[in-house]
Amino acid sequence: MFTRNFLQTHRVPKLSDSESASLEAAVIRTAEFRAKQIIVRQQVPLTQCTLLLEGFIERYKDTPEGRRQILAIHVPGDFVDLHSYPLKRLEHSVAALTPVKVALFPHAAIRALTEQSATLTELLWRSTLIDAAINREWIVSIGARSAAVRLAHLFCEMFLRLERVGMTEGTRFALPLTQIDLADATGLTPVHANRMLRQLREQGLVEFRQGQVEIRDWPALRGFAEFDPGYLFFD
Amino acid sequence: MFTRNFLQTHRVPKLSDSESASLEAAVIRTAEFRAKQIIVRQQVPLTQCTLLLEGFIERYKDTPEGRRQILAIHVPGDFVDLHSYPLKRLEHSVAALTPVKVALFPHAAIRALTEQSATLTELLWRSTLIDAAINREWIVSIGARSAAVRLAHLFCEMFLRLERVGMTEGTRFALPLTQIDLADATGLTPVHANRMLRQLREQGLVEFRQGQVEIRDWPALRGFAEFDPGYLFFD
DNA sequence: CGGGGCCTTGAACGTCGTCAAGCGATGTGG
DNA sequence: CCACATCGCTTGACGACGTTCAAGGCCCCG
Repeated sequence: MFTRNFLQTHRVPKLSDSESASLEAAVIRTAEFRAKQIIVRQQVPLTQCTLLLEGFIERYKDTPEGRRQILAIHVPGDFVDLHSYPLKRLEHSVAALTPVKVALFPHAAIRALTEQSATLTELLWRSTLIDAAINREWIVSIGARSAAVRLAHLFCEMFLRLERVGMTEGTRFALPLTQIDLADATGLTPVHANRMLRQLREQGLVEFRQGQVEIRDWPALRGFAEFDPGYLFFD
Repeated sequence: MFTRNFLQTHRVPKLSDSESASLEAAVIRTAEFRAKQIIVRQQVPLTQCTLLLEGFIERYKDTPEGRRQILAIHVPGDFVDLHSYPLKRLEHSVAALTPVKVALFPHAAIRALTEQSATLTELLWRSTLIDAAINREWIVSIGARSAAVRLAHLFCEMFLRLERVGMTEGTRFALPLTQIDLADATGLTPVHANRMLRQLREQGLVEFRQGQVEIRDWPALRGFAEFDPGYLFFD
């Protein structure tokens, strides 16, 4: 049950029934957090990992100058901080964007899984590496694409990821971020993000209003964003 | 022998002698590449991983518009594409910056290691996640820091990473990149990178000339770059 | 009714990009 | 051996993309 969406987004390699059951059994409990609540603070030693069941989570880092950079946006089915298992602590913070429900996996249980099944280990490892591939695509976006294209690219990515877990309705989907959040994710100022959103709307590509995205012209948006979904490893 | 520098940069968790020997035994052969040679092309199915022994390697992605974004710079001891083991292919390319010598690990041998030792698995997994943490720090740099600070931050990072493998001499070290490469790594134009390098030099912080870095004032540089090495997980 | 988020827009500014030219070092072929 | 091309570095002038500052609107909530 808990891992259904996780398996949905990370189907390779195939798991046997007993492996799925082992994964499921590694959950000790579920937990809930309120919107904006901090779930993991950077540099604090950790002993468990968090699988997102419902709601949206962000990972971010604050700079000494007071700027904030969002590093990742997580949707249900994502293993938000599985990398804390090998790393033991995180160098960034994790917070709820909406009210969320999560499943918790103790590091010791994950360790037991890795001793039991190399296939399961590979699945978990792979999951952390897909997150890393998304991180790298964000480097490309922020480093090499214009403001409007960055935003368009983010909408493309979130559309496909949410579609994968059944959280889209046609070309509409919820993306519960403020324009400030979008700016923090794309390395822009809120003012400029606002102007670029208007431009995307006026070009008939995509509309973002109140945490809702409506894609107006998917082929055109994909083209405008130079979006190639290979980095999501949906295969 | 092959893995000495790797173990140097990734000391946690501790390995037994037999585990170290297993890791060493997983190498099938070494290989050499010329400067600028492409080692791995994006999206091509892979069956082995590359540990860098000598020289420098870059990972990068080209955009349809012809811009190039460097995603990572690797130094001896780095497992350059270990993530190809769980992912089976890469979404970016890998190329030699200098003449390089590498050790090759077949995926099958890594698989055997993971079936044999959970500790070794955790070490390898951890290594890929430290790369991801560096990716995230680059997101912060490109998204939230000014041009001069970005460059300063990169010099700080490379200084500590090279110091770790004994490739610094006092405050000097080789960083065999062109100004164009620096620009591609930091999301700047070569012209602007050049101006910012001059500024850093004139401020007495750091000098970069012909692939050589000399840090003039480490405390000041660290402060200017708002550099916090926690993300390198040297512990 | 007042306050605080969030969104929106305008105006002015500045960081950074673009275009262009010149320089030195290196390498190659006539 | 020298002409010539290539590559990387440097600098100037100009322009644009994105930021900053500021103000006003809307909505929700206390």
